Amino acid sequence: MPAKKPSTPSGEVPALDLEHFLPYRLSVLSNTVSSALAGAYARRFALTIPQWRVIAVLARSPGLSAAAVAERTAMDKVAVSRAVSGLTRAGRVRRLLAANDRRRSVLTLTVRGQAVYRQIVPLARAYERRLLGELSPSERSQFDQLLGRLQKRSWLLGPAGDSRV
Amino acid sequence: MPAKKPSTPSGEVPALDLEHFLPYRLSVLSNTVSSALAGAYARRFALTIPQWRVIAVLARSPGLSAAAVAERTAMDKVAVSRAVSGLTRAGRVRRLLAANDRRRSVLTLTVRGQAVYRQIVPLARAYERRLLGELSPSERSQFDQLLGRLQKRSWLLGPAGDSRV
DNA sequence: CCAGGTTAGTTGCAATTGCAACTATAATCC
DNA sequence: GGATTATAGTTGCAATTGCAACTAACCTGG
Repeated sequence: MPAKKPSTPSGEVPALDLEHFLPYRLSVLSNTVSSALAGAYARRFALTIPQWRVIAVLARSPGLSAAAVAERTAMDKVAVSRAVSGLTRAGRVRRLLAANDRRRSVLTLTVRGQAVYRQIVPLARAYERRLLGELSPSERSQFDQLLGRLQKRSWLLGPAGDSRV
Repeated sequence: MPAKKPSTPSGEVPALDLEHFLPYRLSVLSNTVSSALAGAYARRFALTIPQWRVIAVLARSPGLSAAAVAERTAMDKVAVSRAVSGLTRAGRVRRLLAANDRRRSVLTLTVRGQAVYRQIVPLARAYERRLLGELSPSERSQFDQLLGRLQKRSWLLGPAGDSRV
């Protein structure tokens, strides 16, 4: 009599190879890419990745609060707080208090912060371009789109194995 | 007379938005997915991600050395060493010394280690399946293939901004 | 107008990680 | 075959991170 599922006779679970496991592959690629960039930022600008993210956001949206920056960078508020204090010490970010709500800070890049941004953007773009040079234009937009959908889905899923209410 | 490049008159660099920057997007997705899984492994099995990786590799390839495990998991040897020592303490991995080279260890899962593997695999697969449920079968294989190519390329590239010899 | 609750941001502490130095074993090459 | 170099793995220390507790400011209802 046949088993219900194609598992082996001894009840073994089908093998799982890390090389084909999506979470693993994402993690490896993301680490490779991030450390390549982190190395470059650190060597040339004494900048960490969290700091670079803060700068990138403030360059586009000056005057945000720390909480708003956290939201846009997907960092937690502690990471933002520390990144900002480092950047402030380095004279790259200016922090004021909001006139109407003195808990909230108003963050902007200083001239030096802007200069760092202008220097890094071409580097960051060049790296991205070399990486994406692997793909044809249509593959790129395909990849981009799929990545976005997976991101959205991963947000909805929450913790693994929680068949959530 | 037109400028050579479409940069703004004041020499500004074209804006870079984090949301469209591939390294950032990879990092966010990878973090979301990894912490969902890490939470589940920790809660249910008191297992870290490095430990899970070691188990996954040893389940498929018993008898590897620590260095070989490091290679296959893309972890560094220190991380493997610590993961293995945790697993050994927990009675999930057995470490022997190779007869012909007493520097090298020979790692295998104990029965308990195998049991953990058999319990986790379905969980891991279920999560992956729910995540990939977002994509059609052909999109999945497309994504998989593109991911692989980007991984290979990222290895070749090395540190950003190093126009390497 | 003040008591209780909420929000913004910081700080302290514990756990994780990464790198370099170290130990022990093996291989190489005069 | 003994000194030199290389490899496997561990350990110690410093830097990073994450979480919880904390401070300060604001808001709301009675």
